[in-house]
Amino acid sequence: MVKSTFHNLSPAKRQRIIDAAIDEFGARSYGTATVDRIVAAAGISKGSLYQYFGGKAALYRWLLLEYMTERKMAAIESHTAPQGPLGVWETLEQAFLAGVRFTASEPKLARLGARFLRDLELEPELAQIAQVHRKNSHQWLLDLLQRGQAHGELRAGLDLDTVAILLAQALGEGMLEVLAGRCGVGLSELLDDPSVTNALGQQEVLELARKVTAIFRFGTAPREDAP
Amino acid sequence: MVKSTFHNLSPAKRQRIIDAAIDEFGARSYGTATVDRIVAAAGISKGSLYQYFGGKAALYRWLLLEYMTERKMAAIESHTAPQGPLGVWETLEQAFLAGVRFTASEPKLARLGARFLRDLELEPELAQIAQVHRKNSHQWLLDLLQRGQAHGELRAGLDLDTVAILLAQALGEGMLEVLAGRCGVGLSELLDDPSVTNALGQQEVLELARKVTAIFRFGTAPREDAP
Amino acid sequence: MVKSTFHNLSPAKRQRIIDAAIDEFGARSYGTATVDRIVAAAGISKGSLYQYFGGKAALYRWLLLEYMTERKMAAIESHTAPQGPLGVWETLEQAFLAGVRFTASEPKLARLGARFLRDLELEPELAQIAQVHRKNSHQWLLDLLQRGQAHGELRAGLDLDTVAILLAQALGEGMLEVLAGRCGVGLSELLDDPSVTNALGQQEVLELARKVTAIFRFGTAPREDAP
Amino acid sequence: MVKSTFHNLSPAKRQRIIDAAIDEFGARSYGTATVDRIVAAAGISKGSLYQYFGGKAALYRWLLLEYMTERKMAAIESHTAPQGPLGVWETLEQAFLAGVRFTASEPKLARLGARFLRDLELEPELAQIAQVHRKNSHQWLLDLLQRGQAHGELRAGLDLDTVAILLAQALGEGMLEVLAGRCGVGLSELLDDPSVTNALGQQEVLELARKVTAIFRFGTAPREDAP
DNA sequence: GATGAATGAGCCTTCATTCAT
DNA sequence: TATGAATGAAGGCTCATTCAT
Repeated sequence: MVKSTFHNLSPAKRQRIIDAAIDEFGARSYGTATVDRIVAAAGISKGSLYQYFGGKAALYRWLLLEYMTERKMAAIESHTAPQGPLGVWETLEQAFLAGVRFTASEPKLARLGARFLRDLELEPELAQIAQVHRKNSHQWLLDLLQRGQAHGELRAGLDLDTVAILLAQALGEGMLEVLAGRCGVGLSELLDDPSVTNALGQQEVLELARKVTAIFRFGTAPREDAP
Repeated sequence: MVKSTFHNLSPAKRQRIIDAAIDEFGARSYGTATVDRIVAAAGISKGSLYQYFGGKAALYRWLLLEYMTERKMAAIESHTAPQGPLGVWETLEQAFLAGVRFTASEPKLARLGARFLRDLELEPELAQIAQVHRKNSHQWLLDLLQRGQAHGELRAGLDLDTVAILLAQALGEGMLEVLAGRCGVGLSELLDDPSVTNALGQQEVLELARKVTAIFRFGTAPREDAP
Repeated sequence: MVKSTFHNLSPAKRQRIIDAAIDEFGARSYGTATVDRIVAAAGISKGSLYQYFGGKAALYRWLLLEYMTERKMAAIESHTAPQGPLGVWETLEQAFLAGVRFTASEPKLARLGARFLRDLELEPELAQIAQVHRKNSHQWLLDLLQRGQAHGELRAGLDLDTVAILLAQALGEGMLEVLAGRCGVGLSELLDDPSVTNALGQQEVLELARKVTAIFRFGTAPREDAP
Repeated sequence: MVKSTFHNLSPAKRQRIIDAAIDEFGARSYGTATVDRIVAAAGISKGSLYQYFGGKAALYRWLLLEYMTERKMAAIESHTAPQGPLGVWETLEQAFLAGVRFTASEPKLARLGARFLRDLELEPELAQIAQVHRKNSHQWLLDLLQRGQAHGELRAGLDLDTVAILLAQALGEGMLEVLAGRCGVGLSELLDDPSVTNALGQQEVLELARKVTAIFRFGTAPREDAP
């Protein structure tokens, strides 16, 4: 659905389109967003967009399923902590950290991602995509937690499905709100003025990530008194 | 904006309209939902809906700000919350429990409520309501946590704002997903066939609530090794 | 189209309906006026209005073709100047005077009347009525002017059709504006607060009428230098 | 509110739209006129009209505040108004003459203009424009008359406000009716078949203008017997 | 006779998509 | 390839009229 013409575009122009789409889909639900605003912000003609993408839905799909994934990976890998096999909590900490970094470096895209599943699920046109995506995320977390339980990092008897669900939420939109709170602004302000996130130092971000993981780590650790 | 004519309707008809609205607003974002579909599902004419409500926004507001609150209260009160002043965790457990009960008894409405703030925030027309609502919820949790910290139930040094944010999410949409997982179905199936939730016994629901609270309780409890 | 039920109403109720209709049709064009506002202002139910009149158009017709004519006649006759056959200018002065009196005593109705022909003409549904009414008015003036010309009150060679047209306008809406100007208020204020017209004394009104007639009298009088 | 797209249209198409709008707004009050009828008559799609104008109100405004003014100016200037400073009556005669010419060349537009203020006044959306326009017209006439009075062209003691009001009416819609009468047709016929007005020669039109001005000139001239 | 809920045609406006230039 | 005018299907809402109570 992404046409080859889009990839032939000059990087500058391609980026203008991507930015415009992120802004629009980030500020409005899929159904409320309009391609008119996107092309206006991107400074291209309406006809052109339809030469790059099959339509509104195709642009949305590409943005979230391909572009965002790619950027997220890039953000994560650019801060690789490559050493050997990590324990559950180190892995999760890295994931949280990557999430925070991604949020800090591309807050608009991150916010869009946070609304991703919900939007997909709500727009019948895009509903099926949501299921797969959600299932994959859940399964990844579940596997991690199960390995951790096997290694004794999590106490036995825990309902890992429940833990995975809560973790997914915290990793998703929760991270955004925490970050906004840490910067002393609301969610809206954070997205309108991403510069505030740059004020956070490397160290602060790490602490922030640990705050969130700590709660889950301690919350799921083996205990003598726990069920 | 809700007109008296709506309250004069026969209970059956009124409920048909409420159900239709919950289904539509639950299945689509506010901007994408249409009153055409609502009236079609309710089996009334378009003109009639406008005799009951001032418009689409008024219906949405009433559904969430009045009807849902009322139903939530009813769901909570129908399960007596008895004795004296509770500790932080008992209070939260009650709140979670109430949330689960409400979710179990009216899953569609609960899901709509979980999307409430996000929708409000996205629709400029309804934006201001969101701020107040979100602030109130956050403050209630924050006060509770602060009292708990003062009593030694939570360890010192915790960033209570962060904890409150994570709790709010778990109390909100997280609850829905956990419930769906517990019933062994997906979110969509849960909403399409609410009867499955009735299979859950009183005891099971209590356990479910404890599972969720336990993670946060242990995760925030005083520890010798914690920062 | 006026149903007998309307005449059986108590005078008070009947008048409430009439006043409400005058207000609404006076403040808005026929197409923009709504029966909802009329029944609300009259304090009756919508169904009732349809038991008194065939519909919106029937009410409008009755109000203008029957009620207003009747009231105008009443206003004129209540100030009868009954003596013998009058000259053109005395007759016109009486007519102007009657117009001013009617305007002063029932400004809203007068304003409605001023919009009458235009509205009728503009609403296809009512168009045919306009022609007849306009023709009758024009003919009455024309006859008067012709008699005057025969008696030497108007100079020969005048295009009486043209004079009649200008006079009709002055008698109509022009009178309203002059009256408003005389009271030191705008047209809108005059209609919103009819009490201001009561400040005008009998003598002042007469002078006002003469001001208007004088221009036409002198303007059409025989002249040695006129064509 | 007029978009540039409208000016880029082919003259023929643009004119079709203008004609359709003049017909519709000329045949119905602003509130009763519909854009559906306009686009149908113009042979364009509904969406297209909204690419040319911001909406119904914008089209109406443009038509009356810009297009009509421009056409009026063109009609006036195409008949050179030559030499030095004119007296009151020469000025008014020119104004009347210009009015007649405009009416003769574009009767539908002229008729629409005659209804202009009234419509504006009735539609709250457009109300404020009316006040200014009306005030300006009145003031222009008043200044002219005051200068004339100072030069002895009008008798002292005249209420110039009243005269200005009557003149404004004659210049406005009165002109239309006089013209129709002169052509031996009704107002409706004149609008349905504008070709009849072309039968009037230059000389006839001048005479027509003089007929109207004459009444006011003689009607307001200094007199020994006048008050 | 009085009421007011119910109806549905019709209004203005928006927007994704197409297509001729 | 780029453009932007053209389209028409909805969407939210209004309102004259009907009709069961």
